[in-house]
Amino acid sequence: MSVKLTEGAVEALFNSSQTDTDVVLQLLNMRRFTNASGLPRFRLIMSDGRHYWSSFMLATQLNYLPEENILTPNCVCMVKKTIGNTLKDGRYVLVVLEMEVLQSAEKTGGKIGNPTPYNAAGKTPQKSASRSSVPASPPSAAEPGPSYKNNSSTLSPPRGHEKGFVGKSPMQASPMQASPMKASPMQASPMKASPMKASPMKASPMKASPMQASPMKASPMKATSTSPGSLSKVIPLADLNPYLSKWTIRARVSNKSSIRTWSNSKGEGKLFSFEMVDESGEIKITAFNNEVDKFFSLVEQGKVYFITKATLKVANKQYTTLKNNYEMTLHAQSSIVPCDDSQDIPVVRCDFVPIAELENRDKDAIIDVIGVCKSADDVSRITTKNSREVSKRALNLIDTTGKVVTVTVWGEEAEKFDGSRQPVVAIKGARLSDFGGRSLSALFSSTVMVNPDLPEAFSLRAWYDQEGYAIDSQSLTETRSAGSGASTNWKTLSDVKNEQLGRGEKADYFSCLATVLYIRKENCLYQACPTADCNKKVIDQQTGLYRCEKCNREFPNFKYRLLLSANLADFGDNQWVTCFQETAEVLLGHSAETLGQLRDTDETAFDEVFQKTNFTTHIFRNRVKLETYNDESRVKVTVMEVQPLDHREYSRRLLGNIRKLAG
DNA sequence: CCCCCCCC
Repeated sequence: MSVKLTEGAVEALFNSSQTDTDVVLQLLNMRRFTNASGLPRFRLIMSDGRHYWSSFMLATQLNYLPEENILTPNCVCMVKKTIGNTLKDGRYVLVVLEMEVLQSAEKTGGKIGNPTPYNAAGKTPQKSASRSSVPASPPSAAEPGPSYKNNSSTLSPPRGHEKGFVGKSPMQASPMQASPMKASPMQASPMKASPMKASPMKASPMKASPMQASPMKASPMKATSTSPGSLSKVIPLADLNPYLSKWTIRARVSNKSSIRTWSNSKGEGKLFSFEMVDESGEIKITAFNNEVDKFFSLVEQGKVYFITKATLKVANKQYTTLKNNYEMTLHAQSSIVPCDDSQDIPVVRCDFVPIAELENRDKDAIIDVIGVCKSADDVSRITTKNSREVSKRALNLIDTTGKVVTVTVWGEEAEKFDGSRQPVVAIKGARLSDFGGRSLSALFSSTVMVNPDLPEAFSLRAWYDQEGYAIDSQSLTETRSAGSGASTNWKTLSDVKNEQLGRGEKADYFSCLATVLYIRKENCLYQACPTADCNKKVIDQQTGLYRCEKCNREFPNFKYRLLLSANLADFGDNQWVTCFQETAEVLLGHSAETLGQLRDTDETAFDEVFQKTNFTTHIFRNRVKLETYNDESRVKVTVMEVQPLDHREYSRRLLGNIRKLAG
């Protein structure tokens, strides 16, 4: 007999935290059972010649060994890798992750030695000294069936034994462990859906060393690592597909949305989504309704989780910005378990496009960009076409190509941004626009990172501080008119006609000083769908209900909306313009709701509002565009903003523009 | 099952 069992290996395995074992054991017996998910599992009784122990479980990826009769009782095996795991009911098992049959059962001929049962009771398996602990109820799908209950008395684990995922941490071997979690997005502002990932990056070029710890540099994930409890194989995100029957992923949340509601003809509900990243790739995961309640607070930006049992479907490339053909939807059986041992999982996956290269990319492309924020506009509030108010701020980013691009960030990111110290800004998933030539805009799904802990950021910092700050850069984004992009395109009403504004491919914008001559009262108010963001006119069913065709629903209420037609005049000309809700409310000085009530209850007071508005003078910022209906074209002017004629403010604006012109 | 992604 050429093989020799590793005597004492059973006890050693039980007490060691090593996962790479390379011990020679004999399989005494084996039992097949079916777990809760209906998948076959094999439980093994293994002997080292001195002791045998019956709580070895074969990892599913090795099921072919018994299924193809390679692994049969009495054969001798090299057990190369194991992992300790505590089942839901408290029993401790060793999962065999890698093994090789050294000698067949026939050749071995029978049981080797006279092994006695190994009594694990009262002993503490050292495998629990793991860096990844998981909660008491891991996503177990693979606890053994009742057929093993008879064994459990000898296997009852010691009290206080923590469930452990004993994995090799590749970072452990790395000398460049410079606390990568310092720059973790989640520590910057955990409350935000798409946080500014600030890290304390000082402007020292010395930090630009390529040896700087980067989570991206972590060595590849061990494909054989096993998730807690479920014992299903950890699959790299890039390898996930809908045809895998069972899988676990282990990945970091790189972006998390807030909770959003929807209401349309198919129904209504709420959802949130998040993006996860591992060494291999990334994926988007969405939770609806019940799963929102269940998982929203558990899933934290920057943290690592095991996830099992979710639906994989083909990603709609129209909407996704991630590099994965699939996306995931959580369902009632899905489980998400935090993983504490997470240093080997990257923080974010970026494929930065050099700024100069943006000139050659298509409009609407979703790209990742990184640059030093050379300058930034002040934050400002704008009202969208959909009558939402939002903050915005334009940042001018430069990289080593010497080109500058303007990128607009929104909402809280715009408000909180501090560009005073020329931070490095990286944006994952920005949309390329052709506005002003080439410019970028952050999306809801974008990740904006300020001074991220990425090697690209460190080298950019060094480049900018040493030479970049002084170079004669060129911007891909034309700033309108001479001077700054914020300057106002002042026109008189006759200029608008003489210069044929709005007749180009895109709309033109201009500001004018004008006086209201007349406002049409008729049809200035309509009854609109009460759903937020749906401003569709409702049909009065005369039953006390109002029907919205867009939402395909009836409501007991409606909201009033304004749509004003006004005639404006300046010293040389006049012009009919349209004011929607917000601009109309500013112009009339009352809310649509108030005006609606007034019209229904006090017509004289209603008329008075309009009388008072006539002959008032304001600064109007307008959009002008040629529109064609049934072969008939006319220039349509829409008021975007009504500013009161405050001479102080007016002077201040002019002065500001002059100063900017002067540099 | 969402898919809004804004402004000039």
